Amino acid sequence: MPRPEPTDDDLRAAIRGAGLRATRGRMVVLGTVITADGPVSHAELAEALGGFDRATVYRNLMDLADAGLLRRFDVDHVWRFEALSLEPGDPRHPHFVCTDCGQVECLPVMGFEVSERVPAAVAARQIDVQMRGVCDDCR
Amino acid sequence: MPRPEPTDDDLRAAIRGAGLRATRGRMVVLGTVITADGPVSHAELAEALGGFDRATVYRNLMDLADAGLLRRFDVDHVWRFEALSLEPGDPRHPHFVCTDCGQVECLPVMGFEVSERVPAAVAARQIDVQMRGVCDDCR
DNA sequence: AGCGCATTTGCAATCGCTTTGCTTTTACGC
DNA sequence: GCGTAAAAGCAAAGCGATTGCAAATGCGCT
Repeated sequence: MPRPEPTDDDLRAAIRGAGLRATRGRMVVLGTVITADGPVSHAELAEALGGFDRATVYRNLMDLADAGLLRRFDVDHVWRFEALSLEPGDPRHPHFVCTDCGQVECLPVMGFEVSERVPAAVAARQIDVQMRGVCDDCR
Repeated sequence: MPRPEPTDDDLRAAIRGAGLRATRGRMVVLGTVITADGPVSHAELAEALGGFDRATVYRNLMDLADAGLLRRFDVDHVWRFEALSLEPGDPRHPHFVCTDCGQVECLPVMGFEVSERVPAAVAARQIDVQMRGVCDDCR
């Protein structure tokens, strides 16, 4: 899931390609999310990027997510963000949430059998899947 | 999902069976959630139960959820609660949460394939699975 | 390269849901 | 009925999310 460090030109192109201004803050936010170990929260990112104001980090996360460069999802009342894969037909992978420590990690995409008694979104796999349990560190 | 009005004895037995004191507040909270049309939030419940302090409603919801009588869901940063079914069956079936209206529905247990790169809890199926998307009513 | 303007940032603050501290009240075992 | 631990009420605090406004800045155009 961690990816190679994108170049400044990569970041600038992606951001401007999404119709946004390629500001320093946005490039740093996007680059940090891309290279992160897993989904990052606003607070984690604001702390890691000491040189930017929290409100700026928040706005940049939201702008990038609205523009389609980041995926935003909700885990226990906290927004988390991760970079969208550049691969075509990016499948939404599940996430595992530790009920003890709150750690969130990405899981590989899993196939699952669908019966006919499920909502259409589930049948079409247009869903985000969260699995909750106790992680290996807390067991 | 809405259920017949439980009797006071039903409520008292359920609460005490879960190891809690069967206070008036808890019986009213549990009874209201059981008969609700769908998952209810703390704020909705506190408003509906005018005679109880908001903090008390909160604590009772949490106590009942911790005791296993209610299930708690996170929908758009708001906790929602619903009564657990008293029917025997696999308690660990997945749930589908609508990201628009917050409606939660039970899904049939699905088999899924597990690769070797997952936490032990996932491999052992000791997880709760939650799927999020737009329900059929909101599509 | 400079200008102008719309957009972004930093600072400060607010918002809404959640949670807690402390004293008084109460459920319930004996 | 008594005693005690748990629960309730009141007041307050906490936390993540979000916003207002003035200053700074990206970028198209000349």
